[in-house]
Amino acid sequence: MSGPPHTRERILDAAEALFFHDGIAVTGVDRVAASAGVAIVTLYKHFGTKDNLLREVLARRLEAWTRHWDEAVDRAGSPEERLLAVFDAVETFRAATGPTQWCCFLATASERPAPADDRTDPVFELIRQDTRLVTERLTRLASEARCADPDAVASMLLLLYNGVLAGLLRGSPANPVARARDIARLVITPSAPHRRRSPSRSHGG
Amino acid sequence: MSGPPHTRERILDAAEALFFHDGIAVTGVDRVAASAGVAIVTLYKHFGTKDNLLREVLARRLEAWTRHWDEAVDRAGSPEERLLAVFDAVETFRAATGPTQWCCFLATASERPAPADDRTDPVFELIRQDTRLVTERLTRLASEARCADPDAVASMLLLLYNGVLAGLLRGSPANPVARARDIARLVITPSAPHRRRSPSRSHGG
DNA sequence: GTTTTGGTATAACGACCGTTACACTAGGGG
DNA sequence: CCCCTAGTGTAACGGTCGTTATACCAAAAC
Repeated sequence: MSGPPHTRERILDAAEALFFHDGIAVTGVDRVAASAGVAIVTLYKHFGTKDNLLREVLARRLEAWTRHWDEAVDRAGSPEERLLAVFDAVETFRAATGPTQWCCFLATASERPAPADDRTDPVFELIRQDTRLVTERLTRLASEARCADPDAVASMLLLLYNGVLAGLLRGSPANPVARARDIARLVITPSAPHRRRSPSRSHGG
Repeated sequence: MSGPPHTRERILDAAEALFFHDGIAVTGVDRVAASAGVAIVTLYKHFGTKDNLLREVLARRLEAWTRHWDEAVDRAGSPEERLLAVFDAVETFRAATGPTQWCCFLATASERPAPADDRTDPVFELIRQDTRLVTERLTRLASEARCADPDAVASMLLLLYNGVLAGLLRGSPANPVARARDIARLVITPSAPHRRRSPSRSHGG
């Protein structure tokens, strides 16, 4: 415990902070190493490749987010509050971790070419894994909250979740988490105040 | 007007497509020029700098989006539909323009360092301009739709707007526009739920 | 006391990037 | 005619990037 205080973790911390505050492509490996107080060679001994470093950063981040969200759910009282806990978790997770601009996974997706190697690229697989995780958990929590249509509620909450994250990047609206909670309460009402029964407008495809 | 078929526009088209499909930093100027069928020197004669090219791409995009949104609003019938038209405009605007991953302004913000030169950087100014434009228009449309609190409605719709855009990047939920419309209808309930009169069209359509 | 482990410093490589200089061509208008 | 405009091709510049090779060092392990 006393020797090198987790060199690997320090590199991951520095990479996470720089990648998602300044941008991945614009951040050189040398800057990551310097920020971690580590030689470039050490970084390559540990991760071998910048892309692999990014991969491990995202994997660690996904696990941390999962754990953090779980704790927020456990702290909540009612099933409804457990469903809404995702929004508070976003806020506290950002406060607990570094100053990232917004969602690391969406930032990675936005910066990356979206080519044909979608299936084989492990980074894109991480992003899909994040989406899958959020969707499944929201569906489960909506089901436990006795929502009429858990899948529909989950997809609406996922849209609000996306809106909160993009709102953090845009800097607007102010306090997107509180706004999302307000809207979410309208959405998850078990007995929906149906204004009209027509499900939705026609859409292509 | 008749000689070279709008060389400048072709460069802007190519830059917009490549920047926001593959990423800005990862797209070299040579690839933009090649995609436009233009020599690199010509590109630099027109724009002088990659950053300046990005600036003009964003400026043009902002103007096109404004016009497109306006037309969608004009096509809508009721004041409520005029307020909701923003979501349909997103979909048709994407269909009309190139295959961008998602919002060009947010993609630029995500990829860029968010440093201290925030006030002087014209690119960040474009991004803020986009946010200002969307916010003000939503507020005005909410006011015209006789919403009780137009500012609150506008900020909620901005969150949904952000959610749609990020949803396009994430690829989930499916059909975020339809989802956002469903949620928006719950949000924009006017002071009284009376929809007594069918809207009068000010012009033929 | 040598080997192993984990880290460091320096330097270089090939590739690509944004940018510019130079010399050239084709067309249009005075 | 000459000049101006708009665009082309080639080639290079300085810089940065991701990555690797080489040699070195300290402490722990056997």
